[in-house]
Amino acid sequence: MRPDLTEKQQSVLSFIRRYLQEYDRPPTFREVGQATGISSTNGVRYVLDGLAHKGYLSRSPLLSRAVSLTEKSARRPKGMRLIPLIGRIAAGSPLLAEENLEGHVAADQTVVGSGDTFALRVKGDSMKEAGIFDGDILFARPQSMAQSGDIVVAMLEGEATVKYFRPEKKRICLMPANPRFSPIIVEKGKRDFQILGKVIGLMRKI
Amino acid sequence: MRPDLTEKQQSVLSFIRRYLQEYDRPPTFREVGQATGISSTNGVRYVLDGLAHKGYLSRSPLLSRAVSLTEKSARRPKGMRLIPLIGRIAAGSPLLAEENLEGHVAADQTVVGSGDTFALRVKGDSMKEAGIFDGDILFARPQSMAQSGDIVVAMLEGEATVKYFRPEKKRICLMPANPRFSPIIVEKGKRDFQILGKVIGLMRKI
DNA sequence: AAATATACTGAACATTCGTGCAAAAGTCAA
DNA sequence: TTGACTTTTGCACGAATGTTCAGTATATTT
Repeated sequence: MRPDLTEKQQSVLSFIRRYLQEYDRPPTFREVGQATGISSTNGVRYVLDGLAHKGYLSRSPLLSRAVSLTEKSARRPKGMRLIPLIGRIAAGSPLLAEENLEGHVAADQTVVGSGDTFALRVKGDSMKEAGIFDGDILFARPQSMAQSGDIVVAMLEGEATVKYFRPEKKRICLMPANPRFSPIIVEKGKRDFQILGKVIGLMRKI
Repeated sequence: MRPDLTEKQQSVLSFIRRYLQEYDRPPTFREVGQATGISSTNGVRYVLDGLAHKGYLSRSPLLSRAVSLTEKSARRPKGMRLIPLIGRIAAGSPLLAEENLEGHVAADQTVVGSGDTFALRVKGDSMKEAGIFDGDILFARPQSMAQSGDIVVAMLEGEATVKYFRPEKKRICLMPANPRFSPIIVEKGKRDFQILGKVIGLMRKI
């Protein structure tokens, strides 16, 4: 599969990947040695330098745990994207501002496409009948306009909400998908209202 | 944004995140101190222990660079996985057999976890009220048993179906989540019936 | 067969790094 | 102000970690 790597290099590289996955930090020489049956730290150094030379990882001398995978070996299959997950949305601040960011979630490109995307966690059941449940993670395209019928993420008086978008002549209706909730009516240009984006997908852990 | 953190803790946490993002490894005490204006390693230790105590990160004593973000503060996805997408399920053949495979979909590990997982596309609206719509991609854990209340993928006379699993004394009820559909009753050991897996998550393009 | 390259071992060695006090400085309530 | 906390400094210590160098065994080349 990696025909240009020796067996030892293979196993070291694979150990580093597993270790990174598990601990979120690179292993020490001794840990690598113990896991791959190299009894001398210098043996590890030898293999690591070999891998570095072949471009599979990079090292910073004199620093502990300073091996990192390169593009070549960090497998991030294409078709996957990392989408920023927005936490609480601070009113006024730009959507993707540092303080709004809660983390990242991986998503398949068939779901989120290739345009700008952000993710947020759903609170409440107001869109239940649209198949959007409490706790779901929504993917949305940032935009300040929307078409009637779109499911939008909107900012209303400092609160983010997800609803069907139904503009009328003089006002905008934000329709829930749950009979136990009432539509929210916004007089155009009246209340502190803003569309943040249009929902394009979701993901749920059951 | 994190009201229970002091300013110092905030800035240290944020530095650790930036550092992780950039170098793929945690910083040392001295690096943290230098970046956040704490001139003693022991000062850093103090702040770090405070953060650890509040649950924002965890430390392993005696190890270098052994701070890691917890769920609470993590910034990068635990990981992404490629899940095999099952197309038509040929009766009799093993689930993951080559001829059943339609491709792969990317999924966030927070949704699919780390165990064996397969994916399949939903056909029909019989689980609509469980928030599972036509066209959704389901993630499921392969298993031949299930507990009452689980949503299962089951093979019934050569057809795969997704339903709530409700075993009774002498028979098994497969309950839809849509009043327009009727429960499917399977006499135990009678019809050609098999559980393929338990649904653990889903993903939808809107 | 001798020379060379590869893939290590083993044992110091030198930094880097986390730990452990003791003490100072800052904070806040009584 | 006093006293009780909290937060930070400073420094020495020892454990953890990468580096260096001298060898060894094995295979490959010449």
